[in-house]
Amino acid sequence: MESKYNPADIEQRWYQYWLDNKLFHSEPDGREPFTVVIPPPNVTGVLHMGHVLNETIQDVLVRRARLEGKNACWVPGTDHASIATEAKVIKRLKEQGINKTDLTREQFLKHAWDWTEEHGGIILQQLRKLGCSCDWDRTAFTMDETRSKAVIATFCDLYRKGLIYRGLRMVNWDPERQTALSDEEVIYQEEHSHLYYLKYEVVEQPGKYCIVATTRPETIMGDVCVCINPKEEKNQWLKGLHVRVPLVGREIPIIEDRYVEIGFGTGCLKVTPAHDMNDYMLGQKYNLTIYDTFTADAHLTLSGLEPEVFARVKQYEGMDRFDCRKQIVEDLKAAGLVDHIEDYTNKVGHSERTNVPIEPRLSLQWFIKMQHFADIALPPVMNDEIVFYPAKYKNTYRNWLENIKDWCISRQLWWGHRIPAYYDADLLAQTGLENYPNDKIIVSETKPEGNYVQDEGALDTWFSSWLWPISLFSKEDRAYYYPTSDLVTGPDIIFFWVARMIMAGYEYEGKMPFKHVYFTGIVRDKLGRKMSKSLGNSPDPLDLIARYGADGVRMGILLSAPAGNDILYDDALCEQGRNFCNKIWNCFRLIKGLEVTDAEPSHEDREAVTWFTMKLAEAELEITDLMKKYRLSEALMTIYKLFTDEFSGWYLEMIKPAYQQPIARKTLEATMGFFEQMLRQLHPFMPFITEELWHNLAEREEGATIMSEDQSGWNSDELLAMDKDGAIRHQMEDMKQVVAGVRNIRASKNIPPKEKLTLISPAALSGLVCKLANCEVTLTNDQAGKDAEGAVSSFIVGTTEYSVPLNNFINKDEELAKLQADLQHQEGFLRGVMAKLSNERFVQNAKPEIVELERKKQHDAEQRIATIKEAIAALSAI
RNA sequence: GGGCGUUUAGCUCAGCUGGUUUAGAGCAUCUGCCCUACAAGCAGAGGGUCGGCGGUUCGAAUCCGUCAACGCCCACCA
Repeated sequence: MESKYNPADIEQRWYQYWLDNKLFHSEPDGREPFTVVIPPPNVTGVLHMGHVLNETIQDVLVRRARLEGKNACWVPGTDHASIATEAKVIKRLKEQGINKTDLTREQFLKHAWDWTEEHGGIILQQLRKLGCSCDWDRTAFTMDETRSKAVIATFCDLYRKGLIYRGLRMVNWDPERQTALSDEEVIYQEEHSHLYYLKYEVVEQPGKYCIVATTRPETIMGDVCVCINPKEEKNQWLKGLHVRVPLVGREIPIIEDRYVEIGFGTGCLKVTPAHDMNDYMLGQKYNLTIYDTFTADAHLTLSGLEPEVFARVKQYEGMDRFDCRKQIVEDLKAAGLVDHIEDYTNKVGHSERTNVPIEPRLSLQWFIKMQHFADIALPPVMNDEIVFYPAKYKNTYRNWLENIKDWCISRQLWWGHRIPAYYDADLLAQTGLENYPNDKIIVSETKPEGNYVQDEGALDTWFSSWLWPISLFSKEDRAYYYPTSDLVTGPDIIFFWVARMIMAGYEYEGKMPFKHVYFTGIVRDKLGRKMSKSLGNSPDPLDLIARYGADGVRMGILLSAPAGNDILYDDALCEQGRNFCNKIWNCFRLIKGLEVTDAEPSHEDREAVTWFTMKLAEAELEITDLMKKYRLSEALMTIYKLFTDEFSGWYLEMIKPAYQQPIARKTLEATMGFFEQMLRQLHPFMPFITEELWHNLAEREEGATIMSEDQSGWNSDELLAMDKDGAIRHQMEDMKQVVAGVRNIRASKNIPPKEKLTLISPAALSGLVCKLANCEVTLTNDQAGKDAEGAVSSFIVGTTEYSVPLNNFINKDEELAKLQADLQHQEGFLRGVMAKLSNERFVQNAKPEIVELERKKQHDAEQRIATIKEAIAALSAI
């Protein structure tokens, strides 16, 4: 066996073995289920570090559940990602010289499906490289037949319940993709722009102007009034007057509404109901005319304006909104209608997908009434029926639900589930879509008989995702697997997805969709920057796996990933993971390479085995507790420390026979038992190396796996009870400190490890001390001990002094200085203790056991001080 | 503008309802070692007045107040 662990072929081999033996496949049975549904990655996506974090966590939870004897089922799948995928397809078509507008819906969908089939499997294949133990037989797609049926049925059902309606509303419009978006898909970004102060001439008082501040001068063609706050002193003179829109020439009234904030800008707000959410509300309130001056792709369209107005502004017809802004500002300046321009920073909504500025746009869309869903989804999270980790996201969740707005679910896209609403073709021809009577719309799973046309729109992707935990299972399976156990996802989709799954879960199953939600952090680079393609700071996970092994990468990403905290990724973490694999590998080599004898184990062996039994039991309890709290990185750290420090550093050195000597069979068996037990603890985190070594440790049956192994046989509580008062553990910890003391002296005096030292101790010590510290023990009362008095270097463990005679190695001054420093420290400590104990109020008020403890501290410190003083005296005497 | 969170060793973080030998871990650093499991390693060491100030208490990293810095979420000031 090589001294370096080489993961590549091992990973490949075991993954195939797991697949061949159907070890990830789950069917309902008598065991307790443990269900996880994957947050479906975009079907055309490729694996990035965020996935690595997310999927690793899920795999750890799933594999651990499997080891605990649960029936674990992790359902994988992909999301059709309506808008994102459509954008990609359009881009590719463009590269081939094809415009989307040249294609029919069917032709376009054909291209989209081709693309999906081409790229759809890639990310799922990549998950296998990471070791993800998904039930691949259950792989789903949000647009496959089963899921589509569920989506359409849900739409119809909600429509029948009156929870879905069609309406003409102001929506967030993405002019690039030319579709409506939900509020959640709008990202507000700070933008440095300008506040333009425009001069609106007062009709009744020619030559006098009302100054209006706006960030969007290109919308003035749609101005229908100027609004002031009735309470604003300085604008009182405008009441009841009219102003002329600059360049446009339209005469519009001054209206009054408290909505206008006193003190902002000039207190005069131009109102353009077609192009601003708030203006639209004012428009509704005062029944204002709506002049829609933008096309779907945000170019100016002015032919609908009054003929005389159109005549004045027709040169802007067809211009892009931002070009128009520049031009109109120039023209206004030239006409002397700009009072002044200020620099201004404001927040502009951008489309999450295309990143272009959103255009508020009046359009006919489908909505879900959300109040009902907020009502059913809030309580279970607030009262911890569904537990969030970390809990702080409960606040975020509540805040959103308490201010819920209706969800715009229609998209003007082709790639997605087509809205199952049908219009009578003849009637539609008469009325047009906008005026088509709502009560004549047929919403149905199937196309109605007759001459009907289907709604052109598709549904928001999240309208399918919110059914994910339900739609993945057949009705029978749902009885077993639902509710799922844990959901692992990023907090960025708490509204998009988590909240809505909870809504759908209660609406359709009457139960929570999952019991626990683990919110991961965002993976950043070590400088704290988000990983992004443009920065080039995002490593390719497959490349990392090639370099560090999947287990190494998994450990790397987990190590610094407490729930909810951002993780600052650094290759060094994967390196630590790889190194740990190597450590495990070499431990195995040592154990496997030992010669065996049937002789009985030595006393020291027994001590070591007993001690490590305790250590292991203790660690297992701790890991169980940490896992219950979803503190994965700490659980991993616990087993890591147990393995490297306690097992490799101490235990193996304790039981390791002298060179070319055999080991007692019983000791070896115990050791192999420990090793196997630790492999199992480690397996959820590092599945490959643990499976490999588990198979090498003993003969295993065909098809067997570390996962199928029965966990019983170890009862940590029982083991810990063997050492209830902790005597064994304390004794060994003291022993370790004695060894460390000797090693310390050795290191500081530069005494080579091979040189055997003498250790003077007041009491007999375990043979392990001699073995580990390479020394022989002499009792203080022995002649040798007395002879050496003074010329020693000493140290204290607990209250006991140990010393090592150094003869010619001794540097008196150095030793004295060391002792003096120690003395000072102890005296300082004692002072602190005494300060407490001499404080009457402390003695009176503190709990008795605390006072008792302080007394013990005092006693111990005094004893140590006495010991040190003796040593100083003895040393000074020579 | 509201809300939430964070601030502990060079870095990333533990430290639960205040008291457990005058604050812990991993990584990094420094020193010495290739001692036949492992240099992707071993042994040892150094490193923090727990963001500032004030308060409660016999006792504060831990509770309260306040200030500061950073981060996140939400919100219709043109």
